[in-house]
Amino acid sequence: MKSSKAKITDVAARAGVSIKTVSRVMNREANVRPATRERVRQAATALGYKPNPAARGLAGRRTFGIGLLYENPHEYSYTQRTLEGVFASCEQAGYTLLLRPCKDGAGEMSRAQAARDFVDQTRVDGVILAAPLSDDGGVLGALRASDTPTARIAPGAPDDSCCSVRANDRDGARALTDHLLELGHRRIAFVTGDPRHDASAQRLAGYRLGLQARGIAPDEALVAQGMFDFESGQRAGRTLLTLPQRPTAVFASNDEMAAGVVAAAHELALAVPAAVSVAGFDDSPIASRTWPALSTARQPVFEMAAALTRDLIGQLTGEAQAARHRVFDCPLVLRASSAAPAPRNAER
Amino acid sequence: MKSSKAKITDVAARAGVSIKTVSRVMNREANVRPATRERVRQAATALGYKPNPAARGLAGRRTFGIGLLYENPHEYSYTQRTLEGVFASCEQAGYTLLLRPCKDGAGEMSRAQAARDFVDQTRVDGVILAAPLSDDGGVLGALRASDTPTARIAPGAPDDSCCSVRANDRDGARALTDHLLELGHRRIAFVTGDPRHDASAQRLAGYRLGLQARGIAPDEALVAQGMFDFESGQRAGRTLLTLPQRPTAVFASNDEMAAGVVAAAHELALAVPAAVSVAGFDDSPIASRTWPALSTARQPVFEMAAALTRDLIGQLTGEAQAARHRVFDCPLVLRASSAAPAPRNAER
DNA sequence: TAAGGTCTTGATAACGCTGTCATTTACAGT
DNA sequence: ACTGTAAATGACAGCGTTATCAAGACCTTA
Repeated sequence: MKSSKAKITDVAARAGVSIKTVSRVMNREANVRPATRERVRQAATALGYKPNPAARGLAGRRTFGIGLLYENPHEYSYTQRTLEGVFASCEQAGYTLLLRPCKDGAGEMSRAQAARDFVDQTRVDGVILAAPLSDDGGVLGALRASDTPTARIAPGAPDDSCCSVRANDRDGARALTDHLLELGHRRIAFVTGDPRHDASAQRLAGYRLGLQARGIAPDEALVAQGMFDFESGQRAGRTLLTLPQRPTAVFASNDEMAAGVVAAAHELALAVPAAVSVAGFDDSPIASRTWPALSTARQPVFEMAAALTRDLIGQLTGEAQAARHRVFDCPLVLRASSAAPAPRNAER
Repeated sequence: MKSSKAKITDVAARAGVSIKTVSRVMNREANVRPATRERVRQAATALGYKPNPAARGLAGRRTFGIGLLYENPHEYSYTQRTLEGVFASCEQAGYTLLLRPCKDGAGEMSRAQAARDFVDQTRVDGVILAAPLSDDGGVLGALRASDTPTARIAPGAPDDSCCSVRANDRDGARALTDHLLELGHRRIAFVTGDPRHDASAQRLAGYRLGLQARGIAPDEALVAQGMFDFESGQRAGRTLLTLPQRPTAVFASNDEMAAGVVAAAHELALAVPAAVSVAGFDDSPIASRTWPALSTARQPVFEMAAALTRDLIGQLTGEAQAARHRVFDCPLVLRASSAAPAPRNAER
């Protein structure tokens, strides 16, 4: 038997007040005498009362639901950690987390449609968009049209109608490039990420800045296109490591691709880091599972997602006025995949 | 402006019927004349009508929500793929997916409490329990107490009140063991998984069965305890590979640990598979990212989760009568990490 | 003591849908 | 055409909250 749930009238009766007062207490509204508040609270506890979310949603026009929209990921851990961060903040604020993965094969039309369907179907109070959805015009438009408060992860152009959070990709990439330069590398290749992610451009910019600061002329042959996934990293690695003038280091713009580069090096019997150094980005789980483990820049995904969610909820409850844009630093995590270039490589 | 959503009365007016008839059409109930049904459907489409889930939940006592409860995973991809499978079936049936990660540090009390809070707060129509929650007495009890239909992933003892799905872990492990035996290995070590997962015991049993079938005496020194995560696999690998009588093959009960074993082999300068073969289980992404890539048994996680969710929804809607228990086979995926033992090892 | 606030509280009407049950319509059988 | 049964439809009462607005309680201040 479904334990007959207590309802607001039961609590009201037990506390000797009207249901409206119970409602006020449950919603932490002002202007309830402390003694009354306490009495209601005790009655609620004694009865194990939990407000019915459906009734709340119907009467109050808010569902206490937050939706997370993401594309099927190149890398599972990123999504999963994001999700944990979002969940943590939702739980703390009493919100429920609803999920909407979008197949990434689909076109912009269908992504926008998915967003529309999602908000229509769930009536969530707010939506969080993971990259690259956070830069998807169709999705953004659909959400704006339905007047759904939105928060964006790693958007290209933060706009003041949405909260956003991002990593300082440029500086992180710059620091990693500097690290390789300081080790003595001069021919440093780069593997770019999925161009739909703004982070890709930022990381490339950081790499270029680092080289430029040392007066090293950019060599476009050393920049290979990747898509943030292992296979594309492996392919790029094969290309770069069989170049006539082989680079002494490869900096891939995420760990997944860096793992691909390491695999390519293994295929070509090039020892890492003796023959070639490799660096990644994110500090995702795979970074510590390759052999050798990857030097990388840690992206605090959980914290970013949690902070963004707090900001969004703040906006929902009217506590926050303006949209907030946070930027998180990416500290270096140096492991075994990077070392000084071998003399014979340096001599060439 | 929030586009003033159409409601059931609008559709009813436009179609020239009562709201009850609209309700019937939207819920695919019987006894509506085809012509009427069509008229209502067109009116609904024209108005872009989507039933308000809160109102539906309030009046009909069903939320069309399915909850997924899981512990923080050893391996992100498993959770993520599960989630995708669950989502796929939910979407198809018009259900919404709600998430509830449970911190795994917490005790049984708090897991049960989390389950209770979750169903109280969300009033989902049904809950899916990922392993090892699917064997957690407290959680199961809480769900039963609240009379919430439940479905279990990889439970130890399937019970006829809940649908369940599982991989044929024993046979998969047996097949992998046979594979190693056929290559000529005789000293095959095993790394067990988290004992809270029933799959751990099953895989161990499969391994033992394989050895036994060849008349190989079990050697308990060759069985190391792991916890399904990389570090425990690496630790077990170090132990096993420094044994006086080193095994020629190590079978870890999941890929994550197998990757740890590979890392341990690298540390000890033991070539894989020349000096030692390694096998994993699951065919998770990491299996194809280690060097060399792992021989493993593919667990069709997405399909399992999707099928289980369909079964649960079938039960919810009363289409299915009895709880269904599905078992999925795990086909071998042979890659480079396993090969015949080197003669010098065989001679010893 | 009365007036004029401010703080507390409650009565009651929504919110948009489904369930119940009565009513109307359709159609078969005589 | 007439009755009986089954199919189709509708009227209306909730479902458990929040919102609105009015009323009561309690202070201050003059």
